[in-house]
Amino acid sequence: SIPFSLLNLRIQVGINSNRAISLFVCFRWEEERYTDGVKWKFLEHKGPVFAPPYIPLPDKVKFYYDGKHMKLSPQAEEVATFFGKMLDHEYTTKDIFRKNFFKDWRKEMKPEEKSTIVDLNKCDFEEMNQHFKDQSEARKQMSKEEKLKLKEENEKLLQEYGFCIMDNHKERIANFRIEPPGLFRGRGNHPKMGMLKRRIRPEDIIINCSKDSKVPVPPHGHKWKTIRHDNKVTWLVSWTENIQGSIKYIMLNPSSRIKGEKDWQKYETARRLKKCVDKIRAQYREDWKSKEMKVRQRAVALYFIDKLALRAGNEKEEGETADTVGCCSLRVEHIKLHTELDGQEYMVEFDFLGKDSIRYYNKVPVEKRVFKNLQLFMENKQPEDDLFDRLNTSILNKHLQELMDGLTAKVFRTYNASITLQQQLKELTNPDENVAAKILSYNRANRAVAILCNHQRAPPKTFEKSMQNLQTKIDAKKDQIGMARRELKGAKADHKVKKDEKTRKSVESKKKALQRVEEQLMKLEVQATDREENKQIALGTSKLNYLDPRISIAWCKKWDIQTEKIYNKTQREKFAWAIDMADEDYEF
DNA sequence: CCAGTTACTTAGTAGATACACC
DNA sequence: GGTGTATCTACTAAGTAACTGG
Repeated sequence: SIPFSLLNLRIQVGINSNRAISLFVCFRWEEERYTDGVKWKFLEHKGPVFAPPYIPLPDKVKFYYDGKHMKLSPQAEEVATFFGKMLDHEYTTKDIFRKNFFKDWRKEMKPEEKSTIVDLNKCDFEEMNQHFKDQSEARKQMSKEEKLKLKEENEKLLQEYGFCIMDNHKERIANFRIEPPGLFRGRGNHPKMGMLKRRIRPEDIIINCSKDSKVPVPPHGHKWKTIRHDNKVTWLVSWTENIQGSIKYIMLNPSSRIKGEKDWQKYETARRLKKCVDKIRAQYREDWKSKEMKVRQRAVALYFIDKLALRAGNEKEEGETADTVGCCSLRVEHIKLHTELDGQEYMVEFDFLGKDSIRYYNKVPVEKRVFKNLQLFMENKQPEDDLFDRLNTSILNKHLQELMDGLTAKVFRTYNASITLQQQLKELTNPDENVAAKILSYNRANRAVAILCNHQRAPPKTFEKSMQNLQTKIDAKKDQIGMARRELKGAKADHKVKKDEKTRKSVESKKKALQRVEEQLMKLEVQATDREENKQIALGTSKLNYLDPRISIAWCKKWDIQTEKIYNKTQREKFAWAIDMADEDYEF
């Protein structure tokens, strides 16, 4: 096995033969795997970085209750600042947020404060809010030297705490800072929004590292909760968060061996699905006719997961989280059946909130048999009843496991996303077009996947304006082209008369100038199309989590496009394994 | 089969930074 | 050189899925 650092060195010194590199890299990525779930043999790190302690407000920043100034105790004041900071945010207008915040805030108050402050509506956080605005303004106005100093301090912290040693490799840690205290910002209609996320102390922290490593030292006067040496897990640090009682972890960066290998494995599983997906599809179609209700439900759910790339849909504890669903947890109220709609037969209209409370809305034609089954599943049910009442993710995944080793519901999403990218790239790439146009095609292929997976984003606040600006530029460019054309024409006429070297050269240069502006216009127009089509669609999520990077690398190699054009630095680091592995004939 | 626990991936967004343009 | 905008990064919430023990 070859240490990662050595591999880096070889690449940095610039060995250009692809073959040499991939031979080399095979060793790294196909380095011996541990058995029995062992993830590492040696792990050493410096532990987490804690949130900076609370700095009390200067005396001039006042809090008013019912119009009267009130000096808050430090604990109460800290929690108050969390709210004060957020005054401009929509959250602070929401009843649940306000209610949860107030309840938790009161818990931090001294008895006198508690007896005085009984109504949030009488609290005036305005000066706090202004104070923090001033602070952030001051930060922006800092001198170059001050900014540089801050940057250097940050870098020092990163160098000290941001890396660990795992089995001979120095690896980057993803999140070495402990989450600071604040108000919980759940997504969508979350019943716990506004609750106080408490400050994490060393006494809450579990450290995981190897026995023979230098164990991280807790801050002076403190102790860790526990120190573990569990090499069957990948995390370095964990603690239990107080809102949902779930565990939070510090883990490695996506560029690390441990994450890279797992990612690679994920796509290999999806490729194995590719080999047997036809059989599985035939099977679930057969199961639509099953005598057993459970089997039919399983088969229809799987059909949705496969066709629409829906998530599995685990059960959730009611009242603990926002009301969102996936495939197995769909309720009757989330679909409408139309025997005929938009001129098509057997249409299903989906409308539900999925992960992160992102709305999934889609009208899809389905097979008659699926339609009839859905009617059957919905019979005698209330809107709030489960559509698939005999099914859950555990049943579904057990079934899938029997169809293929390692198969679970989410593999379908990975498989369908990657295969779609590959198909779309084949279809959309025009060999005759230039690089900019090819990249537009790439983005369009990427977009097709994002649409399939329903990856949305809030349209940028400045979208309309930036679109307008781009249009202005396009118009200006068109004027320029007109001008360049006229100049070329003039030069040509001149040359016709004079027929000398000077005028010939002038024609040449005018030609080039015209070509240049025409290309610039092309680029701008492509950019405009791309941006318009991308308004509400987030490409990043699929690019990072669903698309086998080897497909993209192969595409780049095939069309002689630099990897940098489609992957930025972080993405190239994450996909280092693929960049090293894939050649232009790679097929998913 | 069920509920509870744990570990890990996937997700959108806020704020920082880089970049283009005047 | 300053400003507005696009892009990147960090952050952390919200999923999936395995496992455990009754």
